[in-house]
Amino acid sequence: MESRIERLCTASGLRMTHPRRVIARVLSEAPDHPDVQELYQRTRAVDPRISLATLYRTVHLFEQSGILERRNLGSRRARYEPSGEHDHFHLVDLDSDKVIEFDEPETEALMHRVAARYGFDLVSLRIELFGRRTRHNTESRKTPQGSSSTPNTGDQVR
Amino acid sequence: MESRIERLCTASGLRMTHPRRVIARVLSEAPDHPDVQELYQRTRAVDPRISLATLYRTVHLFEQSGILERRNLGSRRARYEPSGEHDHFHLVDLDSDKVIEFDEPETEALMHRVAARYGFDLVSLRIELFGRRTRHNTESRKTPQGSSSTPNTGDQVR
DNA sequence: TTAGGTGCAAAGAATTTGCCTTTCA
DNA sequence: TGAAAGGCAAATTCTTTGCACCTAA
Repeated sequence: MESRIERLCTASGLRMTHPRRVIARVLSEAPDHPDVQELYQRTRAVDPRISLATLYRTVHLFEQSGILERRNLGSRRARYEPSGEHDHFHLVDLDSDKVIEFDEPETEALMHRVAARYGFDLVSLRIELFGRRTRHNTESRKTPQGSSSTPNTGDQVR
Repeated sequence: MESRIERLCTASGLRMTHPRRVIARVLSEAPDHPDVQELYQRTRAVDPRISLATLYRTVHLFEQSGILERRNLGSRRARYEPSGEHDHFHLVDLDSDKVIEFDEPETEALMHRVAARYGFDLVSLRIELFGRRTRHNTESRKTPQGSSSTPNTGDQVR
């Protein structure tokens, strides 16, 4: 069955090879912001013949076709996510590397005005917050508290 | 004569060697957001015996001492700037890589509230705008228009 | 005098590329 | 079938590190 990203690929007129289909599927199923190594593990799990070079090439291709977006989010490696239906920003948990996405349409509009003030047309903007879960007096909390025990590459919250 | 950054170094109790003094001076005089290669050229111009390894080590040291801040600003290489007297954000001219700094204290406060909403204490935040100079009907403009002809590493506007 | 810093060259990590083989349309 | 894509390994780019020699305090 065709994955969401695979549909975007064919819509963009990309030649759909086997590796691209696998990568598209892995990306479609990713709930997080994986880096290339992480994607490599996941594609290998599906088909170990797919090489790292192909992964890099494909991810670039998808990026240039506007299907994927590259993020840095504080780490050295680039991380990827499907291009937004809507714009959003990122809040990174420094203890677990998990990423929470959030909207701020007003802020976005404001940033367009800031750019305009300096004589610029805004092409893109990044807002990245880095923080740690509040350790408060009591145990009460607003957001469900993830088991922030394993500081690793992936993230889940969305 | 002692540079501003050199004073910060001694204030932090760092051992002031010759290479560190030169690097501190180069950083003090930088009006832009240079990357390590750029800093290397500038220190070599002062004293060609200073090695790239020392530059990396020094820049790390300064960063950990809170004297410098590392930025990415869209490029692969890390770029550095003296730690802020005040917080600010960056607007990058995509055609020239020049960087304009701007304040948005209200936005910053808002981002603290956003983080709090998710149960986080905000440690740091980045707001980076990427844009191009507005090409308008007439020639009138608000900001002085830099000769955005040479797309290179450095930037100047502040 | 000696702990800490430096230079040099080699090692690492992340990513890109050359080249020959394979595959999709 | 032919142009585009993939695999593999080597090359690049940016950054870090081991080690023997130097230098600031």
